[in-house]
Amino acid sequence: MAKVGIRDVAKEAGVSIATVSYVLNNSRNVRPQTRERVIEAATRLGYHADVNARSLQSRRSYLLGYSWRPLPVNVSSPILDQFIHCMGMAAYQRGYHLLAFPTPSDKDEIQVYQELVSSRRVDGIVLGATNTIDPRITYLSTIDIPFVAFGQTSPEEDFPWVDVDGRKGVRQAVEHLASQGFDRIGILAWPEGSRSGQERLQGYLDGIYEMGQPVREEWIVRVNHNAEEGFQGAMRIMSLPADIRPTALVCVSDLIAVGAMNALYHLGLRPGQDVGVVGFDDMPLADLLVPPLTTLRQPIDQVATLIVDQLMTLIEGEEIPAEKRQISLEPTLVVRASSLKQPLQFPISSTQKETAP
Amino acid sequence: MAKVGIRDVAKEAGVSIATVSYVLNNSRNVRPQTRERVIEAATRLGYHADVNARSLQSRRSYLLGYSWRPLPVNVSSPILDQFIHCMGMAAYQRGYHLLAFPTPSDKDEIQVYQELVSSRRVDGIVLGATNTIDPRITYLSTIDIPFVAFGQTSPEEDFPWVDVDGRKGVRQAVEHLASQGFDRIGILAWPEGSRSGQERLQGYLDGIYEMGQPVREEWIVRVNHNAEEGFQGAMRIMSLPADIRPTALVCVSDLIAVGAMNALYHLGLRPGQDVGVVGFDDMPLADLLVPPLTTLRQPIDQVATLIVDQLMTLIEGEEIPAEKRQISLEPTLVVRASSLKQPLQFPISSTQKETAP
DNA sequence: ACCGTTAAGTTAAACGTTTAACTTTCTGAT
DNA sequence: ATCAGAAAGTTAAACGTTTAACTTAACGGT
Repeated sequence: MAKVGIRDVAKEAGVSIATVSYVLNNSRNVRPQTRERVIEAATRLGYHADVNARSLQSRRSYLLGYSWRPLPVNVSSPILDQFIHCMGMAAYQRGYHLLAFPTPSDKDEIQVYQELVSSRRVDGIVLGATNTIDPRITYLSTIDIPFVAFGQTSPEEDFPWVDVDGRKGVRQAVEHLASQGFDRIGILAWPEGSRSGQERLQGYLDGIYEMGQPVREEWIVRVNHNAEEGFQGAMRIMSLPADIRPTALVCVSDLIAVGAMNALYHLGLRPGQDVGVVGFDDMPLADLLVPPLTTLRQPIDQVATLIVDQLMTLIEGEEIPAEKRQISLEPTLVVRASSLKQPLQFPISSTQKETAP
Repeated sequence: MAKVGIRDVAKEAGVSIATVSYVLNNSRNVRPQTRERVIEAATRLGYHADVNARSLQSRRSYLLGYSWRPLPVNVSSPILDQFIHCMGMAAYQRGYHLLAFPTPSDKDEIQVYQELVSSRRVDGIVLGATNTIDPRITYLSTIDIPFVAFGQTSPEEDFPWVDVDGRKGVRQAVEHLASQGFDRIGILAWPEGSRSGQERLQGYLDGIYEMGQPVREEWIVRVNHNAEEGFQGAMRIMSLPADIRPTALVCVSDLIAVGAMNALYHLGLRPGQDVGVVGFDDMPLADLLVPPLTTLRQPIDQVATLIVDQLMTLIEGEEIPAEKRQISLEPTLVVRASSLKQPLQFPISSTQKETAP
């Protein structure tokens, strides 16, 4: 069975191909009766316009490109699949699809983007977790291609993004720990130079300030984004003399929190009961750790929808309204046992509850 | 700057557009000197053929479709991102890209596939984790579109797939547990009706048989693919009278293993030291659990490469050689503390070692 | 020197749509 | 009844490639 084209539909409905096109895109008035006939013919034949022909004509690929940096081994990207899924959905609702391409090695990174744009493969690009100065952004800004980033970089660079407000989130975490009676709160932060790391740290400082405490340098330890360093960082911070040793740890990522909890066990301390722990990301499994991890959940689906919205606006050739161009969303604190002094509840018993205010 | 097209290159090089095309696709002999000139012009102008025009002409989209079923909440798809990444790479090396589309609700699932094919959006389709009879397979078989599945269904259905041999894997796990001195091994299996579940169970039976033991019905508990049920299943199995209670548990997935380990803690038993536990998947974080989880790792990158290979063959209009049409790969046993009787080593200390024979 | 054959280039016709520009038909105000 | 103007439909020209078919140049064997 040969592929059914617009001509077949036209013949079937007894009209010209232009009319078929007008009906199907409803881009012009057509007599209701004719329209009816065309639609009927199209559905009967199971016609769908060849997207390649349409792309050629309209100079649009109806494709959104999304690339993410390959995950270092053992560093799961807790939200990647969720994010792709949401973006795919959002795109689909607008007649678009998602082109997922792995970021190649830094060397030919730009080249791949160039090719993607210059061959008209994609109409717009979503930039995954950017949080540091990024050559891609500089490049994409110079050429004329719509793009939106998940995450901002430095304040000087001006481009459309959607981000999650780590500062507010961490501040919330600190407040929560304080309200649970943890009075000495330390933080495992990222190394300097990371935008979102700096933000989250700032949230910690906000929280401490609000508690009316002075900031203690010894309670701030910087580690990279993996569990191993979380372990070591926690070991370091918890080896302070007993009288100034923190009673709770805020971690800038769940992965770090996992390492930290391991360190606590190693020192004979029980996360939750003895030392409060909060993470960031709400990765899958966060609720299955022992104890289940209190953490900040990012509103991924919202992020995805907003990004696609912005992108569509740009693709239509319009400007994004100023108030929508750079959006900061708040994460949600998901309270689990790791930040409560109550004795350890086993996580998987069906009676367990979670609260996300 | 207007987009540079093949005409621009032709003019720049002083030849006709046909020659440019011939050079760039090297589909016909061209005098070396001319070819040189064309290539030089093309790179200088930064020319990349408009993929939409090319698609229209060649009736190929150079796109591979991949859809996966949306993840139930809290069920991470441990390998999804890895898989997408590997597939994207493999596709790219062959001049292809990956179209990631979320599987819609069952209702209009088929319809979406229809549209995808009928609008020539994709040249081929990769079917994600199929392990039960799947309407998509039936549909895709009837229409004429290349597709390859990751995972087989029932033996009657004949289509190209790549799978991971769960039977061999689980058997290996049983042997390993036995070699560590665990002599009473139970299994948390999936409900009946799942192809891969049945396979993994068979691997368990193989292992028990090899140990020279009879199979005990009480040691086989069926649960769904989540931690909660893993917890309950383990509670059930471990509540057997002390003299016939298993000393080790094989779990058909890491998620179930996580639940099981929680149950063991709940019962005052230490995973590893008291009761051996093995999972399946090597999800991210498997090595960060307490204790780190022994598990079976799927060779995702190989799977991806093979699938793309098969797909490309089909797209070229050729037959897949019989011996490559249905490929079963072996998983690798990754031994960590959860299956060793040694006292618990804390996982994150930098001295820790993993063995993957 | 001639001619057949091959190599190297060119021309022009697709590919399947969208849409501007044109023609025909209908409508209703005078 | 007439006619302007709108509505409905059609024709044909793009969109930017690939590639079959054709032209011209080059080559070598007799």
